[in-house]
Amino acid sequence: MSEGSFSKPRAAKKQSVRAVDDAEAGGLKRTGDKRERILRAAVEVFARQGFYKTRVSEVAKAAGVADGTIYLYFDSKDQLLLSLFEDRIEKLLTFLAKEIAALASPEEKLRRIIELQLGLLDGERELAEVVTIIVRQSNTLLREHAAPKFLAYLDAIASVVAEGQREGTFRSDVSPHLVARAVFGALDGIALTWALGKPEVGALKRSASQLSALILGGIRSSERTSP
Amino acid sequence: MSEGSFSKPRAAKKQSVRAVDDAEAGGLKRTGDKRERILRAAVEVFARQGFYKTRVSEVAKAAGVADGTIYLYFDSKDQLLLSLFEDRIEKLLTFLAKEIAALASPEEKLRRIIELQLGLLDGERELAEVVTIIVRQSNTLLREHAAPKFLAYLDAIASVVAEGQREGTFRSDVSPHLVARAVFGALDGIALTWALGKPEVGALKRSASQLSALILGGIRSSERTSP
Amino acid sequence: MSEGSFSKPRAAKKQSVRAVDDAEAGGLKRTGDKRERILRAAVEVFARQGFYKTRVSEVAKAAGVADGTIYLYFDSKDQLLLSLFEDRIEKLLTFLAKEIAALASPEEKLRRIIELQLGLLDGERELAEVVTIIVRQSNTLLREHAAPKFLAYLDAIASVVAEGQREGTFRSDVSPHLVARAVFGALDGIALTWALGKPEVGALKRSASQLSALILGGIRSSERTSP
Amino acid sequence: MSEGSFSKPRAAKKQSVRAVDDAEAGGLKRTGDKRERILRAAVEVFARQGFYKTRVSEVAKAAGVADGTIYLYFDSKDQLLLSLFEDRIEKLLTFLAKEIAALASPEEKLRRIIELQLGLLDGERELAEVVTIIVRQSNTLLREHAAPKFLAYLDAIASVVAEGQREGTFRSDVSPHLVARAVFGALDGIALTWALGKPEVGALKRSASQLSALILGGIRSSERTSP
DNA sequence: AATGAATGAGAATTCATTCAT
DNA sequence: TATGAATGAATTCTCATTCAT
Repeated sequence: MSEGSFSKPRAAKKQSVRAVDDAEAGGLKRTGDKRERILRAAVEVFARQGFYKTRVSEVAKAAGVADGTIYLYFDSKDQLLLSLFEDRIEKLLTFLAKEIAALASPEEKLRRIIELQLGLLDGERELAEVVTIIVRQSNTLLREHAAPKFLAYLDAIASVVAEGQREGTFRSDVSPHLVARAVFGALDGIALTWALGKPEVGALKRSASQLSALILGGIRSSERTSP
Repeated sequence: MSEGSFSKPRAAKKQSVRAVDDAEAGGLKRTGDKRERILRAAVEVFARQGFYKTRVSEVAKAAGVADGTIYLYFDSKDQLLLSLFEDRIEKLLTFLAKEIAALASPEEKLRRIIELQLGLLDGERELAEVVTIIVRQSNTLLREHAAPKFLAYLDAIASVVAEGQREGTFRSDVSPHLVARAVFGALDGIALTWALGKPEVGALKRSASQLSALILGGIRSSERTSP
Repeated sequence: MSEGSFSKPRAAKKQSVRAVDDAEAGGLKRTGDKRERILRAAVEVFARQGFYKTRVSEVAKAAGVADGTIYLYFDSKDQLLLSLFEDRIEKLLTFLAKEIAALASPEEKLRRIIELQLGLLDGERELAEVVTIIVRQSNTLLREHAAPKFLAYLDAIASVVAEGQREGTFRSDVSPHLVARAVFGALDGIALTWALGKPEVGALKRSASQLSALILGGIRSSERTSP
Repeated sequence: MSEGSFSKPRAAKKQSVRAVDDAEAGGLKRTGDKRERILRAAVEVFARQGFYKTRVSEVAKAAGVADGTIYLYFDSKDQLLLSLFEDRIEKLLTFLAKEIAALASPEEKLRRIIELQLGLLDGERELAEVVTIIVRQSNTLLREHAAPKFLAYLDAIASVVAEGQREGTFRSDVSPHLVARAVFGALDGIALTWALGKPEVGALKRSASQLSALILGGIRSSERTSP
């Protein structure tokens, strides 16, 4: 279920001039700007047209830079996608950790995760978009490069499930990882069909609460539901 | 979340030489063979390498035909993918209807759907593969061409949910379509991560039963679980 | 001004089964039929679409035979064009000779030639078409293969001019061959622009008489025009 | 007599990078160079091998650019031919207008047109070549795209004829447009046969004067020739 | 002889990537 | 750094020709 080997760049002689984000570095902050602008443009265009149907020049145009400029920040189109994914999922994980830490019960946490992945948390929609979108673009990328980070995200969900199981709130006859995958899949599926249809503003929010009920209903240990 | 516009076939000038399957016809069974052979090769190769990373010549080779032969049966590479999807999901729907009709309770039906989509029903793995694989290859395909068929599949699941709700077996505070989407997503997610790792034979089967428990647990109306 | 080397047939192993027309042979006369049918179809389709834009299969369809059948009568698409040209110009020359012989004055003869090439002589339009059309299709064909026959046609015209010059009817300060070429070109040009516009039935006929006047005016020796 | 439908450029998405000729601009004269270089190479190669027998890569090589570069300036091979025609015939018309304006009598003008089309005017041979060559390459081009420009050229000739008729120098019983077509055809025919044989330097010049005599003889009003 | 499905060489075109400015 | 014109490898698709039936 994957794309075999990634296309070899004709000559990877020139590593990204700035692989790391020296963005916050004081001074001009011009360059960090540009890398970010390109990434932002990339999410948007990849989301709309798909990775393969998107030309590098289209990303450049959307970012307001010259085609060649993209290669000053990323080694190849493939690397751009990969960087995009890594950069964003990193932030997603960080954000998730912070959000989750503040909450007491596993139920609350799971609910929050659902909201987060559905892009319902204010100002963080882009983070959500990337997971849902990018995962669909290149299985190889996922398999060969991004899987670890992706699995870390799943792990974060699984931890919450395991926590609930230890507490006795969640049923113990299901594998936390399985739940994590199923939850991710369900969320992804919702986002997908939502995207396939015409986006109704309220709909996604409504879906989120129903989905929470459904998932929590499914995972809640029965002792608790039948007092 | 889509790939812009799909290239329109130059107007089906050359309609598939043998669109119909006179396969079951006794005797030589020469005809229809080739179209089917190409489709089968295509699933396999697309699944392994992804649609975009697959060269038409690779499909041809896998099918044991000349490159040009593919164009006798399909108008373009895009059309090949589309035909693949339509052909298979059609069969999946037919098969699903038959399987489902034989079962009494909505619970049983949902369980069966889960097994079917996970490719656990004997000899029907290919049907399952296509949905899971193809849906990931081209969002445009999905959005612009295959969505109706795909939605028909979701509808089939939703109907079972609605039936359960009418019966009182399933909780009524969730939209059947939402459930259908979530179920599809969950199954798809399982299949994906299963595919991303190294396929353990028993694992998927085990996942299926846990997933059934989880989903049925989530959807079952609480009156029933708490007597 | 030509197309260099003609494309080599992948394997000319199989010479035309019936290169010669055994058409008139009594009996079934089936085969001669077919060759002729193909030739006729070819003129028509080449005329409409041009040699290069015409698929062999289109000629086959127009002729009501299978694609492969064409190769039983002609070695290649190029050969088909060549045969077409040779066959028709041969007939044109024969026809011309007969028509011309019956006429007394060079003037009359020239007039007849004009009518003939413009396709105005009853039932012989096709002969005319071929010269005008085919000459435009492939300069190489013309240069390397058909030129001799084409030149024979020009020669026929030149002879009439020379005859007029000997008689004193035509001016002697121009080369008969030059006249022949110019006359051919003028006729061809008329036919071309006529074809470029929307064919008005009467127009070509009217053109023919004006053209005769013009050409004869140009070539007539002045002693004769100024009494 | 034409090649069916010409393929439409995918919508000029990439307009010629440098459509305009800033060639005359002093300094490096780097720009504009390339488009012109490609056009020049194209005339030469198309003339030698014919449009259909010429590979885009051959034009590229002759122009000393990469294959892809051609597509920066022209949308397709067909468009290249079209641009070539339009560009050149435009110049031919301009040049013709200037030449003609300087001459007093219609006779002189016609003579000049003959010389021009035969490529006898110094340094303007290329202009002449294009008309003669290109017109033969693609009837469709002519019919569907270039006809208007081509007809403008014929109109220019026709005007001179009409002028002569008004003056009484030329006979009035022939349509100026017919004459224009015939003259064009005659010139074209001469050029063709001249090209078919082995180019003798003096021959074309000699032909031109004979042709002038012939044509002027044909068109001159008889009152004038017979005092 | 006739058929037409199959073949596969060949060609136009695209687009990621480079590099001179 | 930034640019974007130029590059040319790679890929889809076409169509003349073959050949098993």
